[in-house]
Amino acid sequence: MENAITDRQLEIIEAAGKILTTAGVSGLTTKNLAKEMNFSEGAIYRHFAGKEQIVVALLEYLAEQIDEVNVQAVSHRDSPQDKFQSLFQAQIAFFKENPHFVVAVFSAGLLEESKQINETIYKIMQVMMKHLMPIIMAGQQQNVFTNKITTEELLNIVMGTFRLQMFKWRISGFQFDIERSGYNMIESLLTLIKSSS
Amino acid sequence: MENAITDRQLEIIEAAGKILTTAGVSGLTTKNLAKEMNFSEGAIYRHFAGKEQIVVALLEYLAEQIDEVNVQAVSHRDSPQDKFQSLFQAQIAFFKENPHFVVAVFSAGLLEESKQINETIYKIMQVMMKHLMPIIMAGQQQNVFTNKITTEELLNIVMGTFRLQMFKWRISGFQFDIERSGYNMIESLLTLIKSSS
DNA sequence: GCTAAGCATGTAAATGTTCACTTACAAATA
DNA sequence: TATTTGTAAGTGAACATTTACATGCTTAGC
Repeated sequence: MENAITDRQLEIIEAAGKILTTAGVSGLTTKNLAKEMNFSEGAIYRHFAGKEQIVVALLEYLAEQIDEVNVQAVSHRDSPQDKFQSLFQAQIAFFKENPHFVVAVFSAGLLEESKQINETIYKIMQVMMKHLMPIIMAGQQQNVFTNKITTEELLNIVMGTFRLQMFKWRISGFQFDIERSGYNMIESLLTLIKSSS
Repeated sequence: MENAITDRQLEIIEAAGKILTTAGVSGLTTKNLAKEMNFSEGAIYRHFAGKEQIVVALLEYLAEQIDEVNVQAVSHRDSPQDKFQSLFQAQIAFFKENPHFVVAVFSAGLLEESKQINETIYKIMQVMMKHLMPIIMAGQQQNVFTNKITTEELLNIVMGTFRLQMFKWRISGFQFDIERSGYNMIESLLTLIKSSS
C-alpha cells in the first residue's frame, strides 16, 4: 500500500503545488510544470506515468503530512478541549504554510473525471476525521461535550465549519489572517459543543 | 442589473444543467451542449457570447431560484425554529429536484479562471445567508437560540454544516437520500444552537 | 584501473485530440 | 427586403503524451 517516492518525484509534486497556488487548477499543465522544473515536458514522463498520477501523488503526500501533523498536535495534550484546540490550530498552521494544498483539496472539481483523484481527496477528509472522532467521543464520554446529539452529527458540524472557513480563505485569495479567524472559529465551536449542564 | 433571459437561452441553460449532472464540469463543452440541444455548435453563439456567459447565466438563474425558494419557505412561518427548519427543508428539496445546481455551486473550480463566475458562485452563498441571517438574529433576540457566540459565528457553523452535507451528497453521486439525512442535520443543528437556559 | 555495456534521465520535435470560437452561407420569418 | 436563427466546415491554440535521440553514471569483465 505504501508507495515510497523518489526525490525527483517530490520535487515535481512541490512544483505542482506552487503552480496550484499561483495559477490554480487550470494552470496545472505539463507545460507549466516543465517550466517550473526547468526542464522539458518529456522529462516529466520519466518520473510519472501521467498527469493524473502526479495529482494523486500530491494528494497522497498531503494525506501523509496531515496525518503526521495531527498525531503531533495531540500527543502532549490531555483533555479533549486541549486536543480539540491543538488539532485545529496545527491544521490551520499547516495550511497557512502550504496554501496550495487548500487549492487541491477544496477544488472538488480537480480533474473530477478521475475516480482515483476523487477517492484520494475523500481519503484526506477521512484522515482528519480519524483523528477528530476519538477526541469528540472522549469529550462526550467525560460529559464535557454535549450528548444531546450523536458523535457523528457533532463531527459533521465541526468538519463542515472548518471546511467553510478554509473555502472562504481560498476564494478570498488567502488574503485574510486564517490563524486569527481560525482561532475564533475554534473557540466558537468549543463554546457551542461544550456540555451546558 | 436585471437581465431578462430569452426562451432559447433558458433552454440552453437547462441543457447545460443536464450535462453538469451527467458528465460533470469537464463534460460541459460546446460540442456536448450542441448535441444536447440538437443543433450545431455555431448556433449556441447566436444566443450567448461565449461559454463563460452561459455558466454565468446558469448561476444567476440559480441565484434567483434560490431566492424565490427561500422567500416562499419562510413566508407562512412564525417562530425562528419553524423558519429555520422550513428554510433548509425547502433548500434541500430544491437541490434534490435540481442536482446539477449542486454540481455547479460546489465545484469551486468551475472555470476558476473567470472572476465573474467565482463572484456569482459567492453571490449564491450570500443569497442563502441573506435569508438565514435574520432568522438566526431573531432567534437570538428571543433567546431561543444561544447568545454564547455571535450571530456571524452561528451563521458560519450552520452554513458550513449544510455545505458539507451537500458536498458529501455530490461526491457520493447523489446516491443517498438527502432529504432524510438533511432532516437529521437540521434537527441536530437546532438542538445544538438552541438556548440551553 | 580501464573500458564498454546498460541504464537512468534528459532534450527537441512532433503527434493527434479536443477545445472554444469564427466564417460563409442558407432558410424562414416579419 | 432585412433580420433572426440555423448549418457545415473550418481555424488556431492548448493540451497530454510519444518518439527518436543524446548524455552521463554505474558497474561487470578483463
